[in-house]
Amino acid sequence: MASVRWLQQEIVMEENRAAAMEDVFRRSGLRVAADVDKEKKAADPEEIVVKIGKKRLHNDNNDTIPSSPEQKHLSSGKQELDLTNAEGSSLGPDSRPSSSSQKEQDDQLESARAEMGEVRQENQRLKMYLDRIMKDYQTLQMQFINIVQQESKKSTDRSNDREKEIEEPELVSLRLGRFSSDLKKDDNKNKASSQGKEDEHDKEGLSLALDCKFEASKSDANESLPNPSPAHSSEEPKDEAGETWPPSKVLKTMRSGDDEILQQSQVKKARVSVRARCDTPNMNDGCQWRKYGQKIAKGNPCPRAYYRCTVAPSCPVRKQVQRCAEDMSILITTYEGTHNHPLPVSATAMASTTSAAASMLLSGASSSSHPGSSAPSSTIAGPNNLHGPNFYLSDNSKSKQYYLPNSSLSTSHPTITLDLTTNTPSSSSSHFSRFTSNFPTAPRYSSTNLDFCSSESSSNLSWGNALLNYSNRSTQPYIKNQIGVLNLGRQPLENVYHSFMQKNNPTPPQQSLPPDTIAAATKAITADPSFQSALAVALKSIIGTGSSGPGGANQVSGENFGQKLKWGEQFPAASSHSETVKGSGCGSSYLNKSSATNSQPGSLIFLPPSLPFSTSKSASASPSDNREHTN
DNA sequence: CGTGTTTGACCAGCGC
DNA sequence: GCGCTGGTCAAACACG
Repeated sequence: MASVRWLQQEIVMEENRAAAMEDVFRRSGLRVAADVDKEKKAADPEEIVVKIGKKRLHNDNNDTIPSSPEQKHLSSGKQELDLTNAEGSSLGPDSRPSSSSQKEQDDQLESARAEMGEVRQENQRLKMYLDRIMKDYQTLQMQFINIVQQESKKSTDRSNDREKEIEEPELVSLRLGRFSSDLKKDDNKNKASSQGKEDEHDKEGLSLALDCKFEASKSDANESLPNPSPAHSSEEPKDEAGETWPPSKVLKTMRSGDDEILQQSQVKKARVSVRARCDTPNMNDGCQWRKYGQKIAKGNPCPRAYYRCTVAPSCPVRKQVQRCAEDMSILITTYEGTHNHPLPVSATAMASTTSAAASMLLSGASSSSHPGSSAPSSTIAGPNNLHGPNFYLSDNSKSKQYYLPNSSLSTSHPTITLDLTTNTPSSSSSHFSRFTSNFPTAPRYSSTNLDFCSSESSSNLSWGNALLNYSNRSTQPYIKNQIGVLNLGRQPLENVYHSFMQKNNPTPPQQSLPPDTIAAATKAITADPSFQSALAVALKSIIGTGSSGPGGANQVSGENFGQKLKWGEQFPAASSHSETVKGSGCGSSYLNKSSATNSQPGSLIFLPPSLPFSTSKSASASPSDNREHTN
């Protein structure tokens, strides 16, 4: 989270400032309180020695620096004045020179006293400044701790509430890109223990990363976000171990047998697939990609291109780009991995959005860990008109209408699909038929179709609601993993549910959702006191990750977030010069799909190029450029 | 010449 | 074990 990250930076800055101050004190010969404490000079910790003269005659302390002729060693306790000159006569504290120039010495004494007073005042001033810095540091530290604790508490509360309601042994968390390495995908044995670990990790900070880091390092809370990057979010460059998609070879060469690694590899395989209408060969997501392979996948005549992120040499993020077999105008981009490097502003949009989606997916995966269940798959259908916060938990058993590259993938790749293609007129009914299953075998999961499509509602927080809805599933145990509809829009929930149930008669009994459950879910959603907080967390997770500095494109507040979406509505047909998705730290990034070549102008929401998050990327990808040189 | 793409080969996982 | 498929590698090639 950006706030946490900011606090961390502030703390580091304060530390640096304090260290610098101390260093200044030391160099100037002034002894700071810290030094006094360290050296345990309790006997006379504030001794003051004022040396005026070229030669130091009274060496009371090793800390004094003899080289400086005007060195002042200040203290408030015993005061010694060394007023000797170059002759080098040593004078005791009480000694008085018996020279004839008594008056001159008196003058020197007076001046020395005056200077001593000034230095003392300066010392006091510096001490106060140091104290203030230390207080600021402590305050920031406390704020940081509080924020982290609040985040962890929210997550814990949700999990606890859910556990009270059901006995379903699973973990649910709203972690945004940060997943405990201890989190076992389908292991329901270690619920309690994992819960505790999860809390620990939550305290470490949140990040918007596409998926987990290998090691949940306790010390540094990484940003995300950004990251968004996927994540991009401004995913902070973490350790190389944070590689999220190591090749199978690498995985094998890695310390095999390590349970934790295996678990991590499971989690790391989360993917975010983005379906968007794009006539250009590639979508510009702000990152730099290098193509390393191309394959003809089964079931799709269009070749699948493999790209890896080249922003950082060690970046594990990869993506697959493939045209939809049924609709060539639909470009399916699948992201995997977490950027381990700072992302450009234009890239944080996709990163943060995909990371949020991945977080949703992974949180859902952890929350629905039925024994023997396969990897989850979710679809977020983003309509051309993002007016409707309607979210559908659809049945994955439905036949797929579109080809998805992941449909034949291993179930170890939980995939969430962001469907940003054109919505069919009967949106609510088409959602279910459009859903694509990732469970060729025994899907005990019911995949989630978070559908932004709506023909009537006009919410501006579709994406946020989507995340919220998904997140809220953690508090709605009866809904998650079950077929049903969560409609946060205008459509009555029950109606959608019944409509869906009629369309999904062959639904397995275990996935059926009783109507009373729907009502309870609706009531719980509206009455849940954590609802707002969950919304705030979700929005913050999306918005706050793309920290791009002052005026950054992604450092927006929730209001801005809403306003951005409003802008998107206000410029539904604004023709953008770029051909691909433009970066946005919030969920609007995918709404910001532009296309001068888009044959369906009404299918997407266009944002004016002047939008702060609509960075016009020019580094690559001309519309006719086949290279995936997207920046 | 450096960078990125192309493309065939190779490997691993999975199902039969 | 074999075949299929997804995913990756790396040499060859193209481009600026």
